[in-house]
Amino acid sequence: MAPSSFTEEGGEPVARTQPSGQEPVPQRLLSAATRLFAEQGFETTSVQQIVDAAGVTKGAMYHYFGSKDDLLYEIYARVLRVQMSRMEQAADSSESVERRLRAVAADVVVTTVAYLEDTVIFFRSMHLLHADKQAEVRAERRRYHERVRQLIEEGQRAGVFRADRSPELVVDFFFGAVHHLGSWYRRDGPMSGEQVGDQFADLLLDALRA
Amino acid sequence: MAPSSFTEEGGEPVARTQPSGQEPVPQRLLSAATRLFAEQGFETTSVQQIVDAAGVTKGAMYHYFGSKDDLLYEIYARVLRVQMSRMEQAADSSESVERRLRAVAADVVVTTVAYLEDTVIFFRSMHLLHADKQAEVRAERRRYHERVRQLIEEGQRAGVFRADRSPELVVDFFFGAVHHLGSWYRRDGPMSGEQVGDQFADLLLDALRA
Amino acid sequence: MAPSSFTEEGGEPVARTQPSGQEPVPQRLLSAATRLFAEQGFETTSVQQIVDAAGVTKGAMYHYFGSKDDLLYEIYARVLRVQMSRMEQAADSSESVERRLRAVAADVVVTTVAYLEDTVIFFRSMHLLHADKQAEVRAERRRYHERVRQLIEEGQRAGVFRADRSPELVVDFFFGAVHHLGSWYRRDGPMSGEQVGDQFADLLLDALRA
Amino acid sequence: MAPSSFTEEGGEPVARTQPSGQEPVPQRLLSAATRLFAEQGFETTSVQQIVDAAGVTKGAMYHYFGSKDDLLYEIYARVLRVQMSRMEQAADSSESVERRLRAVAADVVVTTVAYLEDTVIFFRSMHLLHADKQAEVRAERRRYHERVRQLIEEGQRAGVFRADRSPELVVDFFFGAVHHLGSWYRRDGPMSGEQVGDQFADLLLDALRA
DNA sequence: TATGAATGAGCGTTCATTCAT
DNA sequence: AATGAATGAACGCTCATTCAT
Repeated sequence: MAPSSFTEEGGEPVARTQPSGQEPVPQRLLSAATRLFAEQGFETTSVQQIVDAAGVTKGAMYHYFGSKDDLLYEIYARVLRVQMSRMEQAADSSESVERRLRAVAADVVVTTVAYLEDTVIFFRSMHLLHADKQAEVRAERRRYHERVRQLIEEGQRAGVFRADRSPELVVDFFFGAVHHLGSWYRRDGPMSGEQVGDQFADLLLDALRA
Repeated sequence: MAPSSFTEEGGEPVARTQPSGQEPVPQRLLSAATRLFAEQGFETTSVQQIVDAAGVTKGAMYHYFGSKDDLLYEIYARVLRVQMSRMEQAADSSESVERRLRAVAADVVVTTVAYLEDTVIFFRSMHLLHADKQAEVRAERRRYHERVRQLIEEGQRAGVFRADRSPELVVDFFFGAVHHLGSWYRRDGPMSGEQVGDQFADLLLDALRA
Repeated sequence: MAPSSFTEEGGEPVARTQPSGQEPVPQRLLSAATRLFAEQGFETTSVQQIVDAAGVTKGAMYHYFGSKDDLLYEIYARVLRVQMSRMEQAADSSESVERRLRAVAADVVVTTVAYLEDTVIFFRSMHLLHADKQAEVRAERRRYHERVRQLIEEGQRAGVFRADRSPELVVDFFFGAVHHLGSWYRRDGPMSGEQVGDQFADLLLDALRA
Repeated sequence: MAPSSFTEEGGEPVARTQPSGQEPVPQRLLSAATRLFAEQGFETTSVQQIVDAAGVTKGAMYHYFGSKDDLLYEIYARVLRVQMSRMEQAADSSESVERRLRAVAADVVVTTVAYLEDTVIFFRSMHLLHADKQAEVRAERRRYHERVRQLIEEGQRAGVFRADRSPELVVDFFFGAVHHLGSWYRRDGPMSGEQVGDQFADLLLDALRA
């Protein structure tokens, strides 16, 4: 019922009824929700707070989103789409497997930092999603992990990575570290996302190198 | 109003008013809360559900705990105390710094797996605690990280670990991975907590070795 | 604002803007509303459901009908007009009073069965109409009862019907039974509307016969 | 979850926390709901109106009743219990079958008039009950009709009633008339419930007599 | 120690209706 | 003649907490 995507990741911006300079209502709602969910948590944020922050009424929100849950789902779906497409580009490039894994590892840190609020919300609140949407999100995450695991296996077969590491476990180890960035990384701290990405990639590669 | 600890981590079992064979009410409440919070989330679990699961009434719960929040805090405090004390024992032993860090790394995985529900609750719900209790919990976590960081610095000074790694970052990296165990580790899966601890320790040490 | 009648009970079909084969919008709305109100009840049916079922939009509905209430009123008015005109024809014929009452009684059962959904809606939901429209509908019903009562009185004066029956009460008794058809009669059951009409007329006449 | 009966149809009144003279909360809620549902309809009456009329808060209502639906169900169940037990007493007495049917017919009119509000609510709003509760209520009604039909069949076998009447249809006919009392009978009108019962019983018996 | 009736504020959601286009 | 985004008020319901007993 609710459109599956409101974020215009490409495609021409379409003129709506809003004067230019004003973002369309669905995007405003999504931004407000993202900020509030990250600050206060999903359950502690009321729909009233969201619509107030977005400058619309509840009715308008329910015109675009089927439920408060939908807002949460859309936040997940948005960051998932971005990370998936960037990862696939890096993983499928013509570089050496070592460089490709490094690129993937560094990039996922960069995008996680870029979408830090979304990530925080993600891991705190996914369990609050309705079961079916939760399953969709998990499936997409699994595809992501799978692709990275294949990269490690490829490196092991090529003799570039140690063969005595469980690729599955390494993936869980590394993404665990990445997914927890939200609990310590600060944008106003000493390191940029790129710098952290570099270091995390080093740590991963050192642990894998034959 | 509510006592700060009900868990008897050692010390002789004391006879209470309860007939032997029945756990005392506060522990029953804490167990029920832990299970339900892990299964359904903190906000989604009602006080009524908790007292039903513990076989008592609301009045009894409010006799022992000041609020629903207190239950959450007590769950955190309990696992924090256990992990802190075990870590200090390993970190202060007379082994080589490399062996001490390895032991700490492996052990935190083992206890995290042993208290997996608590860990899941911790990272999902800490933001829902009242600010002051949240600060207490964070401070304790920080002390924990601090001690591990010192271990790494000690190894770097001794030339056992590479000096070009940021100890802070490595700690965040490693504990990120550990804290995320709850999102993939299954007790009925193929690996024991000890096995995962071993592998995680390997990965950490490989990334640190000079 | 909304015309008082859209049903063309006789008169030549007039070409509208709709392509032939497609019923005009107001009729489509009325049919959809009748079906949905009977299935789910008036308050439980949303305007959105009605316009979806009719294949139009809300704007179109509010163009033809002033309110959701109007739809309900129009449904009543339609069946009232039909029953009134058929009853008057039978009541004013040149037959004996006994045959005329019998014809009226049997016919009201037949039309009630033919418009069973409308009857169901009528008795469930009339109290939800605005007071003034409700008064109009009640007044029309009263005129109907009145005419039938006159028939009974005519029979009593003629000595065909027992004089010790209250005509008013007999009318209420009989129409009570008729109006309740909706709660047990099934179109796919063993009896046709005509058969039920016959039997009901028998029961009425037996109770009246001198 | 909600107790199945709050009405004390017999049994000693139990002292509660309420000072004598004040009805207990569940009864007050049921009375208020009955009055308001009959006046305004079920869907048009808000829970807030009910609790205001009963002088309690929403929380109190939901302490005793699982839902607004439950209130409706309890109203039905109450009148159903009364009518069923009175009918069985009359139907199982040692009188002649004719007198027994007459007693049943007259009595159901009397109780319907005594519980006129409940009856009005019943036939207007039953379709709004949840499916399973609706089924329970229908089943009970069916048992009631069944018993009365047996009485008619008994009379037919005994040769007291005409054998060419369908007992099923006669039951539907008569109870239709009874169930519609709510749409015309007025307590402040010229006839008592007993008088109407007498006349209705006459009409039924006349139509059945061999 | 413990009960459980009662509170009261707040929640997510619905929906008939309006109106600029 | 028709669209559909947006409103705004109300709704049924939940729940942590209190308190007389």
